[in-house]
Amino acid sequence: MDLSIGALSRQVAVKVPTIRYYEQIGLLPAPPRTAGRQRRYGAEDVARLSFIRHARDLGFDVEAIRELLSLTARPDQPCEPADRIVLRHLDSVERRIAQLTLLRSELRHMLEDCRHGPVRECRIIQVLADHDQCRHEHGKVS
Amino acid sequence: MDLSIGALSRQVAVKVPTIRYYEQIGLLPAPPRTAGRQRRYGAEDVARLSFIRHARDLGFDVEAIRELLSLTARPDQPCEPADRIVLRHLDSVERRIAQLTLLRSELRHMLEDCRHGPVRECRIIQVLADHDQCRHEHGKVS
DNA sequence: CTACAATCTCCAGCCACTAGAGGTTCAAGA
DNA sequence: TCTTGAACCTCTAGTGGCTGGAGATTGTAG
Repeated sequence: MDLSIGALSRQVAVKVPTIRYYEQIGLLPAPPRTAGRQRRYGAEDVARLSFIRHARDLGFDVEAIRELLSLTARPDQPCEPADRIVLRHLDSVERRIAQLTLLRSELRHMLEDCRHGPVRECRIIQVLADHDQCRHEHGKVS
Repeated sequence: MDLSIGALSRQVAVKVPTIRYYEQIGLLPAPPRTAGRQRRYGAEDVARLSFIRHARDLGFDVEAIRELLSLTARPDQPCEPADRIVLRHLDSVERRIAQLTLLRSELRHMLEDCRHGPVRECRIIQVLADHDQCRHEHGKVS
């Protein structure tokens, strides 16, 4: 176990610049270097980076991952904080799904209403120009 | 009709810096100015900015809005391009909903499995540390 | 020993804003 | 007419989470 950054990248499926970025923001510790200043990683780095990648895949932001990682360093403490972090994230995912579901129905209605004539008669354009014609209100989607 | 940027902002519910930003990126035309170089807007600007805001609320990106706006300038042309833009957006919304729905179920399972003991035994942490323990595969969520 | 792939650092760009500094102008009230 | 202060101006930098490129250096296989 003495991986170059490229080998680590292939092993964990995280791009090389992303690994350097994680080091820069303090998610990954700065590894030892060769005489020529190239990074060399060990098994712990593989585990930590995998953890980070899985958490990112699940949509956790860097701050949440930082907190989750700090929990793994204290295995005797209760895991409620982890619970809270996941719950918070689940909440935001659910809110996002609700928004997007509303959005989807608006978009579908727009497509249904479209008469496929000239732009002048296009309901899509009309709805955008005068929002009150649309069926539902909804918040910003970001 | 001769609105200051602040009046336009209140009328359309778009923040002042955002209006200037839209001008900068060419979504809004540069309006006439007073002798003291302050912007003054007319009814056309209200309509155009409303259009932009509604489209943004529906999650269209700036490029799509640019295309939609250019269609409104040619009311005799067919509206198929608008159709295509909406369809493309609907597609991406649906893909996003599918991703997030998968994600939601993963997060729910994580919470169900949590034993509320010490971190050492926490399934949440374990799943993150060793992703193969999780029930489903899923793509990146962004 | 020579290629050349991989690595290094540093900087810029992505999206769609948002915030702040530091200065100027407008409009209402005295 | 003058004063005040809210609103406006430009310019720059920051957000999150990377991603890509330039130009220089290092590691390694043949």
